[in-house]
Amino acid sequence: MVTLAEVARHAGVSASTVSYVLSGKRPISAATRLQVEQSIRELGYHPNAGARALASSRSNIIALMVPLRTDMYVPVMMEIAIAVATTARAHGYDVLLLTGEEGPEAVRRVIGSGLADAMILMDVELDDERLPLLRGADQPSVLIGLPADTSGLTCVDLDFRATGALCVEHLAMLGHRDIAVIGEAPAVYERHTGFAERTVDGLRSRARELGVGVLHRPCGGGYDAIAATLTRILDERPGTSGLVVQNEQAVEPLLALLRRQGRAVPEDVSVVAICPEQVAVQASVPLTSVSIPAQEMGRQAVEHLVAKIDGRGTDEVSLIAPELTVRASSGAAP
Amino acid sequence: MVTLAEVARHAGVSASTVSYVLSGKRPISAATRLQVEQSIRELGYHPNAGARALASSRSNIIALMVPLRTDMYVPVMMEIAIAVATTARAHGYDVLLLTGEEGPEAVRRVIGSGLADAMILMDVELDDERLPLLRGADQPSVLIGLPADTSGLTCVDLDFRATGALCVEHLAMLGHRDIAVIGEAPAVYERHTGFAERTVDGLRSRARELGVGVLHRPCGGGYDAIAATLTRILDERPGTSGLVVQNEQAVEPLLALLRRQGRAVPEDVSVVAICPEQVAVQASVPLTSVSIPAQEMGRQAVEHLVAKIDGRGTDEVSLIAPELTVRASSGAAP
DNA sequence: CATCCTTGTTGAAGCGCTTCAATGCCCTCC
DNA sequence: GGAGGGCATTGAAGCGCTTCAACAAGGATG
Repeated sequence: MVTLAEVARHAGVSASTVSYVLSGKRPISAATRLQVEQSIRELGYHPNAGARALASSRSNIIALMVPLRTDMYVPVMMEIAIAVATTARAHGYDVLLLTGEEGPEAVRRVIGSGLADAMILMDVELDDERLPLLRGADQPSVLIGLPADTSGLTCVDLDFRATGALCVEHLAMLGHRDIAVIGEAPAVYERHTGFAERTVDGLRSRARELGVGVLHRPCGGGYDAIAATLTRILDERPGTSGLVVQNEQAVEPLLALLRRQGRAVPEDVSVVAICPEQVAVQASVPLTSVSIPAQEMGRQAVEHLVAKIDGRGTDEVSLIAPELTVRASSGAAP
Repeated sequence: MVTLAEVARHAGVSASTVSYVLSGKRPISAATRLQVEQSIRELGYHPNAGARALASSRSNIIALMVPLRTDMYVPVMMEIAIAVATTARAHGYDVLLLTGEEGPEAVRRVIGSGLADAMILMDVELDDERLPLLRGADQPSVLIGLPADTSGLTCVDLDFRATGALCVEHLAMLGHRDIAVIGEAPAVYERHTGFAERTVDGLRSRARELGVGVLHRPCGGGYDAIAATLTRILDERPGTSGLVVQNEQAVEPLLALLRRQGRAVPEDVSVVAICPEQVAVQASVPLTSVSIPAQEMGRQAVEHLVAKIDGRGTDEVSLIAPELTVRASSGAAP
């Protein structure tokens, strides 16, 4: 294994010079730098991560805590994770993957051991037990998602309240007076993950302003559950002509069920989805949707984090504005 | 920040004693151990990862390289990644998330810097350019997936050849004489990821033995693509009564299309899927399927890797035997 | 011409841990 | 009663890097 000392000897300079060439923290003459770089290449030198971390007390690693459960929004999570990894690399950081399994203990371990310089938490609950640790730590962190109390925290999320509002507005503009929301599984609401409630909140309050009626029904992932939900909705409010779906898994079954019942989309029923773009585009009827900007969320989280590590950056909540794309699934009310 | 030396002072022992209590590499009297453990707790000590890595030249980190593209099998990837993280933690390792983006360079970087003790590679191509590096490295590695030449490598994968065979057998036993395979997107075959080809191979050769006709069609993810594929299949071979689907995204649209055409599943057409269990269970018709054992693959990969790190373990290919679960989508040929 | 910067380079002191060789101690055994 | 052996503990030497203070060698300045 090649060490910095060997590179120094090979280049005929001192170890510190090599170090400064690598870090750029001191001016080095062009000649020396080129010589050192050449030696590095010739010897195939890679700085030792452990030694570097020890000496500089910076690991150049960002920890990413993903939820353990894989019952929901998996592709979104994955896309965020990949965006985080990619953006982090662009800033010279690697990403350590932590699962929610260990819970707060993982936060303590990572902060205590200096394994990572900072952390990103996904799938934060409204009253997450990891939050006090983060507030107390002098290690920067960013949440993807919004807890109840964001004081002293940096958060990135899609503005779900605005998303809900946007969906109603679109449907209202098309003349729909009664709409229904097919939501996430009941467990998601019970868990108080926040985003689901916020969507409905935004939707309801805008609907009230616009004089639109709203029926909200959580809904599990299975085909039968979706069928039952849809039946109930149409029984209770036969006049429902607009559907907002916030449940990836329900999208395709829902369209199949409507087709089966002889309800045409969008002639009889308009459907607006809140889901990853790919799902909306590839659905059997291309869906008018607000897409979940997974990449953007991952990227922003890292940018904020890096800013905080570098001493720039402040505690703030960054809500990403939703964008509604009109596709084939929404039209004028019958 | 609490250091080992402070713990030692607090406990009234030497630094090495504390170290040995932590690592268990030397016998320590019960009294001393308890005293040290108490001090550790009282002071809230966490060993510094960098220092530990430097001194022991072991980082206790496993690198996991996931594919950058998110066009396929994302939930499976995620499940594997989580299984890897969970299993790794159980062995005292953390997981570093690398994207395929950097390609071979990432392998070089991680191996060279001692950032990780070992690596797991997902989504290996038949002739992957990272393989020579792995063969040459003295760092252990495990592949999830099977390249063309497995010499000197350790691999874990579902036995896709057997999977293909199993699907035909099931359909043949039910009396189907003409079956069609709806495969992954054409790009997957062009990329030579291996598993898709192997499935078809196994399927074809068993079909030949059983005197069953096979038509294989790659198929993109969109609804239209699936509709086109299905139409073509039924035009070319109207007698087709069994379908094997190896394409998560095609499952639900396919069922919807069959329904629309008035073909009942399983009375008119039997469908066997190769997909994650959740997809099979939650489909509009619960699907007879061979499930992709994502968790098991992740777990086994880590177990192999840990064995190799500890000097046990050998280079070998572990193929996981497929299991076919009969659900509602397959029945006797018409 | 002496003084003070500036620029480029270096030596040496750690960073916090692991681990080897060495030490002391008590117990057993002849 | 002394030699030998096992057990528990320790001191000290690094692991490979960063970084601080110090120092040469010019160049500009008064």
